[in-house]
Amino acid sequence: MFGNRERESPDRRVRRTRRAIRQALVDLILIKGYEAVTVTDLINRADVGRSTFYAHFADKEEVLFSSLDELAELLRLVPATRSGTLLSFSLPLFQHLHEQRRLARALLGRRGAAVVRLRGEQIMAAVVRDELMAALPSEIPPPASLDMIVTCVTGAFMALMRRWADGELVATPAEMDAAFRAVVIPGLDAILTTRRSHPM
Amino acid sequence: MFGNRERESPDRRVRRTRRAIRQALVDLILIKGYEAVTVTDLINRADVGRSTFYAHFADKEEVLFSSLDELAELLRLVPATRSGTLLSFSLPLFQHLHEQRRLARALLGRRGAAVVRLRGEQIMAAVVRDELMAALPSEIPPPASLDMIVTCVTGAFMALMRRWADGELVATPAEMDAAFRAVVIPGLDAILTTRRSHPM
DNA sequence: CTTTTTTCGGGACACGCTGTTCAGTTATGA
DNA sequence: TCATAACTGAACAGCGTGTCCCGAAAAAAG
Repeated sequence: MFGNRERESPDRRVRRTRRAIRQALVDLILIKGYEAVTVTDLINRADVGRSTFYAHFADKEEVLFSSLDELAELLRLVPATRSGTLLSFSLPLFQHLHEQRRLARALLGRRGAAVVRLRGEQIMAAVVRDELMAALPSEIPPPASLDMIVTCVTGAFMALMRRWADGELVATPAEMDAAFRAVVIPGLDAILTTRRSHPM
Repeated sequence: MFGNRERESPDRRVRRTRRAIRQALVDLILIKGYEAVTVTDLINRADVGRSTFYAHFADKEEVLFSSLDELAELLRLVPATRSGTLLSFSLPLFQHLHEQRRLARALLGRRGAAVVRLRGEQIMAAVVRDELMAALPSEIPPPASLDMIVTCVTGAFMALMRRWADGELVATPAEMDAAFRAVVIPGLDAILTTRRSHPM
């Protein structure tokens, strides 16, 4: 009916419909949580016909992924700061999420879908891994525990984001960033500079 | 029909039935993931009548919580080592999960239920928080960022457990513990000994 | 402005899962 | 042995899903 990439759909009706459905999902997630949202809920709130919904999305998960692209676009705006500082994405990311709280909470918060957090974790893990590899002096082989270290860092950051998005943690982006760095940076520094003193 | 505490049920049929259903849930989670498991699946695999199921559990989530008690029992076996070492629960917990891999994977792994991980995170957060408070010199007031620090530590540990349970990380309990400590202990030490040099 | 194409609306449908009920059968503990 | 409690199996209404169809409305093309 239309290609996978419907960016700038020629038809205004299509854009209107898709936007309404995506917005309805975000609203409903914040109201009752992702799991509890039904397709019937979506078409009622978006005020579109049932057949119209299925003309655009296969199921509610596809709406989720569609909304996810919005977030991904935000992340693409985060400058790929290679300023020598470890985990430099932290502060800008917190700032961006702060500006888009509503969306961030719906997608990353407790009431959001587990699959979103899982995907976010994977993306972030790749970034962290690359940073650590780059920061590692080349004469030192990457430790066998690299995956574990990356998991620790990613897990800590994701947990911070989730609780912050949910309002369980009240802090400014700068404070979030400071706490995150205070916990993980000393450990990472030690790991990156140690010459295999402790076998991992 | 019977009280909440059916420990040591007098009737063998009750124990048999409940055990079969709980086991069926664990099996099915490992096969198709928690979300995809239906009550119909459970009664087929456990080979019990539909009405029998609902005589024991309100829904599949209640079966999950019932199985959760098994895990909680395991955790209660983890010695509350107050040996002065920070986060001393780490190694024994990894060891216990290693011995009960199958159950741990079903409950903590990616295919498990998000609510289980959430609950585990809360329990662990309370433990970590207490440890940090105890380790904090009394003349130093708890930092405002204590919640964030606890979240980091807990998030890191939970992420390690999940990926390990899923087989995405291959390591011995000792190696898991070492990686975890290598990342978070230096940061915690610095935070616990610093006299408010950086305002948090 | 007309014609053609595309999308939308809303009802109807089969399907699968849920949770309840009930009458009849089987196992258990005393 | 016997009263009691648990189990079986089937039926049932309710709800959500995903599909189909056709007439109406909007957009694009001519």
